[in-house]
Amino acid sequence: MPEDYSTKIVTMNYRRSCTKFTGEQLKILIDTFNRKPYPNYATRQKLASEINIEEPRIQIWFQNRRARHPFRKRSKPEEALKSSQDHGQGDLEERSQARRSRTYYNCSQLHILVEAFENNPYPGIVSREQLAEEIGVPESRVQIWFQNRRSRLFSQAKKEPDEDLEQ
DNA sequence: ACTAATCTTATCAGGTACCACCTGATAAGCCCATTAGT
Repeated sequence: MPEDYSTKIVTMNYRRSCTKFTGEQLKILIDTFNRKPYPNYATRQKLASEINIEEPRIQIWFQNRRARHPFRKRSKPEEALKSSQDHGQGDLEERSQARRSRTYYNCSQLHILVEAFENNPYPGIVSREQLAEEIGVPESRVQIWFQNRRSRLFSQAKKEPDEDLEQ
């Protein structure tokens, strides 16, 4: 049936293939999670090189873990977040790299991104990798760029009806 | 079935330019988001 066939093709260059963690990697991840459910960028990078997994995969892993393992509970999430982030005694580098540093796109990079977005606002993994290589930016940043762009396009579309009335 | 990947929405934060706006990065999702690979 053509349905399955086309679905498969779309799927195949749609999603990145699932990362399979080894038991040893999982052990380290879980151990870190239990101490710090909200690792900052420096911590995630350290983990990444320690277990030889790309940092974006680690970020996703923590997001999924927080969603499914309510590492709970007592204090509100805000407090857990606070205590795990700025409470990082020691680690100087963690302070300097609390978040990934902002990515700056130049005009030609933006032009390429915008053009691709107009072609397809939901690029699959293959397209994102190609774009990333073309403009010299990690694929994870391209993905974030598309997410933010879609999001702002949606919220703008919601506001427009009001503004039409204003004129 | 389990869980990595993805999506939308809301918010934080750093820069620019002048205090508000733009936009990249992060977090949550509630009868605990949805989708899909293994």
